[in-house]
Amino acid sequence: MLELIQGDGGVTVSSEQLARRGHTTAAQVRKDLSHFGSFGKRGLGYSVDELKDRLRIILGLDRVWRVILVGAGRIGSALFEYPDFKKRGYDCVAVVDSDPAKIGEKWGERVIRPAEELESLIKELHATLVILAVPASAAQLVAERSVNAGVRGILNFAPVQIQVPEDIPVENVNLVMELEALSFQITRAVTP
Amino acid sequence: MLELIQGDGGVTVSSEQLARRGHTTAAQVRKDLSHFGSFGKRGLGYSVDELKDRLRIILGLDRVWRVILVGAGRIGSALFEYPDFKKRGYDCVAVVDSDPAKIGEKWGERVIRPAEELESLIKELHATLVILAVPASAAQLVAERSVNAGVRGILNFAPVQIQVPEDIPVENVNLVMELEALSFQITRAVTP
DNA sequence: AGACGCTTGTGAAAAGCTTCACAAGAAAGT
DNA sequence: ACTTTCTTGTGAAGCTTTTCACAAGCGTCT
Repeated sequence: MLELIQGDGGVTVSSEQLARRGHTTAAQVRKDLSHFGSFGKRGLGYSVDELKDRLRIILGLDRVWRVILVGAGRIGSALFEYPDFKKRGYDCVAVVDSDPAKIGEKWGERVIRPAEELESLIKELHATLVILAVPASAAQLVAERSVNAGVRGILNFAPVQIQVPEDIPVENVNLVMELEALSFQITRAVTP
Repeated sequence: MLELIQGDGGVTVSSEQLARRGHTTAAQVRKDLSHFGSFGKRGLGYSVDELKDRLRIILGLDRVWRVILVGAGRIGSALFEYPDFKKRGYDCVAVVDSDPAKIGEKWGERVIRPAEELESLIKELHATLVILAVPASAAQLVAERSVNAGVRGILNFAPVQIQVPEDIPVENVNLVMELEALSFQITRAVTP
């Protein structure tokens, strides 16, 4: 399981230290990293700088991803304001919404565009990812339209399981499901 | 892998049908469910009503979870407005924030309380879960204070890995990490 | 140079998870 | 009652992931 390493004081870091931060084991860290080539130094550990560079490449962070945000409601605005969105290599190239009252509204330097333009925006702006911050009822349709227009991945905040071709990765973020996972763990913990 | 079943037309449902919805296999569904006792009927499938009841119990949804929302910023407000929050058994019993300008503001029928009251609110209102919608820099401290005051689980929206005792489950929701997972998958897909 | 303390990379073993396959049970039709 | 049609529950087989264990490499100290 890959875990992200934040900048650390030392110049090198051992699998042991990484494991503690990442809530996993040293062997696990070594095995994970070894899949991408062996760039650790025996007796020393991994160079923090090199590790950062490698991870950036492994995770595909050596490029800027062009993202379109669909849905300018509360979740949409929370995401848009997210501090290190841009810093981490994600460029929100457009915001669309289906509510006529919202269209034309300015968010920073972006103007909210009508939902009908989704396909053309994806193509013109070469967007690779879409973030679905729309109601559950609209999610499937928006997902299909996005994929047909050439999007490569979807981050889905709508509380439904969307169906897309197998080669399009979808990450789901669902508040209620996360809470259910918690309540499940707490409930199980009582009688293990 | 447990998947949630939404209300369906029929009175019974087969593992096959569940599998299609849940993006898994029939054998998988049967094995999962069999861990919690065998309540399917051979030749018929599972009674939808019984399945719902069982899942409610398995997931700990047969009780109402008392939740305190820490952080009344954009993410906090997006969560607070989340439609089926209450319906699904989560009762937001308090909202706290450290910004003096926000304290006293009304959100629905809740009044935003000062962050100093966190511990007393947890105890008085018997909160079991906290949602951390605070900046990364504040997350660890709030988590520790919450756990010390008796919270049993944490939903963490701050982009840091928080450290708490092993018996306290933490679910992390981190926009950037989800996006990184997507970019990783897309990048890998090119050269598998 | 040699000994020592660390730490990686990686086979091999262990554990966990998924799929297969099929006996056994339940309804419905004959 | 018997046959047919479904579908569960579960051992066994197959596959994946995690952990163990240790040779080999690197730096330091004497």
